[in-house]
Amino acid sequence: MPAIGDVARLAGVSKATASRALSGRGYVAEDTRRRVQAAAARIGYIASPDAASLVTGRTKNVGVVIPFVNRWFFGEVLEGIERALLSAGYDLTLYNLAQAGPERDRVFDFFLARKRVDAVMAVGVDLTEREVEVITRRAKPILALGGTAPGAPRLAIDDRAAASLATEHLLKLGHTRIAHLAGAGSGAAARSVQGLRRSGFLESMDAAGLAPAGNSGGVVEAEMSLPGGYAAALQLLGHPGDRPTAIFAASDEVAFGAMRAAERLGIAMPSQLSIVGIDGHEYAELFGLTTVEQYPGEQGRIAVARVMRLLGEVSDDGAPEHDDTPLKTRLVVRSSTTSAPR
Amino acid sequence: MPAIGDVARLAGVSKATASRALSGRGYVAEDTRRRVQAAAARIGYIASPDAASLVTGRTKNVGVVIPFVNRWFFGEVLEGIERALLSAGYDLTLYNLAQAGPERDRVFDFFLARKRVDAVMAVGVDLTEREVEVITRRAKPILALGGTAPGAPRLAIDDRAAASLATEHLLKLGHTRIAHLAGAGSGAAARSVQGLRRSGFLESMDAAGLAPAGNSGGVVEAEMSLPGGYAAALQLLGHPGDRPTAIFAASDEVAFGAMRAAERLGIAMPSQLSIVGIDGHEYAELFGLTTVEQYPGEQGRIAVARVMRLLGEVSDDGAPEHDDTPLKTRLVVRSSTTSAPR
DNA sequence: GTGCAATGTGGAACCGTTTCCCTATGTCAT
DNA sequence: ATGACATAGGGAAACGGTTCCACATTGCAC
Repeated sequence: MPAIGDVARLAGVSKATASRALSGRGYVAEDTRRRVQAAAARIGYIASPDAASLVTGRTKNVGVVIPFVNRWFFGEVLEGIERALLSAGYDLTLYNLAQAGPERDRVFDFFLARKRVDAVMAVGVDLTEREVEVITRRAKPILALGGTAPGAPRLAIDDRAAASLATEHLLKLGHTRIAHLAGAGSGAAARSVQGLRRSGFLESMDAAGLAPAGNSGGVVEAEMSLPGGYAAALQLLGHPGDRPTAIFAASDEVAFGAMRAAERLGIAMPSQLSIVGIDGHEYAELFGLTTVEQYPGEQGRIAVARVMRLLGEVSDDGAPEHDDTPLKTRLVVRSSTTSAPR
Repeated sequence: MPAIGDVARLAGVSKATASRALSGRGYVAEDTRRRVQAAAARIGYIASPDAASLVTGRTKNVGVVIPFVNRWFFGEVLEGIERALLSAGYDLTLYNLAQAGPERDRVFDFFLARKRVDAVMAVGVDLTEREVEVITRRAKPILALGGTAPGAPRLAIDDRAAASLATEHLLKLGHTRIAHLAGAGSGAAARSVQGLRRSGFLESMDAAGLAPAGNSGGVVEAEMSLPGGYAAALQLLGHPGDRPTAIFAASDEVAFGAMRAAERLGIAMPSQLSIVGIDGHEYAELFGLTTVEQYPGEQGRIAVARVMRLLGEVSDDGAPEHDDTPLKTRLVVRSSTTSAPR
């Protein structure tokens, strides 16, 4: 494998000059630069990033911690991040970690804290204070996209507002018997995404002077997946007596599961049951699902841009350092919701 | 940041001994080893992988090239690979690359060929000879999981056999008017996954003395996704006249799309239309889809084990160097298929 | 007692870059 | 003429590990 010394010799310059010529830093005569570049190309020289990292301390690599890759939202975010990172010349090291615990501690202590990454992005993860601290103590930026992150910059939609938007859509249609399929799991904590969506729902109901309706008190916890929504909806809709006329599902995948359950139970949609979700899932249009769209791919790109700023990769002339504007959402009405039956 | 020299000084030994004590290579008195480890722990020493890579030439990192992360199969594989790699102490660098082209060339030349990864895994990618050569020339293992890879070790199910299995299931049920929703895209080449499934179908039909049935010659190309299957199925089932009684879909997601299309067209399932897919998708059970299961998560783990062998990480005592046994598949019959209507 | 292998440790070279510091030249304002 | 400054390039010292080689000690077979 040719090293920079070989290039230098071939071009008749010193290693120092060769390095400057190839990296574009410092003064090099245009003529010399061309000679060096030609030499490098001729012998197929490829710089060793390890050697460079060793001295510069920067790796051109960011670590992404994500609990799932196979849920639509997370997959989209990941794709968005990957693309943006790649075009910024960065590599992406993936850590697929679900629950906090010894496994995650190991990753933070032995992988992320090592000098392999310049920054950490946590997607939909509820970070502990210790985790944030492990990274920041190493003077590395850490950015959360969704989830929670005590003491770290965070990018997210306004989950509470999104839930209210969905709920108020149902209220405007005249529904009074509305249930919520809430996200279960570690994220059941109040400040988590699932918790915020739940409180948005409850607030809007409260403001309308209504209580959640249906079996199990009108709020049933569902794993944030299609089968999770299916199971929860079966439970919610099981008793024909006090059946709600509308459901606000914590995610589109949960909503799809609920639609499937309604179909199985022979409940006509949307005439007997309206359903609204959150996400803007790829399949929402095909299944006619009314939803509060968010744009995970774009969120990934925005998050990367923010990290690049934190890394000083872009001149942040005048860009507000602390931009806490929530990410974009939009209600899209389709055929899964209609006026309340009378 | 403490370096190994600091540890050595604190433990009263040389850098050489400290290195040996921490890595476990070479002779170190048990007593000394403990002293060094205690010193390292005390000052929170973390070894720099870059420095180590520089001299050893190994990075403990493998690159994974994958065209999608948001299709079920690929997401599962990725999760399986990630888990296995992590527990082998390796990092995973993700390259989400769809079509061959300049973008992919750039990644192979400027990222993968660089010394950042010890090996490359290509999942469901049709690699060019040049791409394989770029990696192998650097004396790095490259392993394909699915897709095609001229001159590289490859792990895959027997796609042709899986397609035959699905088709023969329909034939045994007495269907004679059978159509195929074939995978479209770059993978339409004969040796690709989609191509192999198509020929498996055609062979079985041929062996039964039947021709594909339905609109558009009984074989319609579909993008390998739910909306893709939906669109293709609408086209296939559009003309009530020569409608097939059964469909073999190239993947479960395509099958789901077809089911949705049938529903939209008011075609009763399975009485008027049977559908079988390939994959063993997470949702198959819920939707009652008959399918030829494969096990992508496990495939990922197997692929990692293979790569570890190629990297000499495990003693491959007696293990067959060239194991070309296809990966496991299994037909699972559910409610989406039934006897042909008469 | 000698020879040899196994064990234990340190010094120093090395991996492949970047960057600091120093020197040299040309240009331009004073 | 004299600085000041921008441009250009070289030598050498990092960066933080691993490993080669040399040397010392010990145990054991002969």
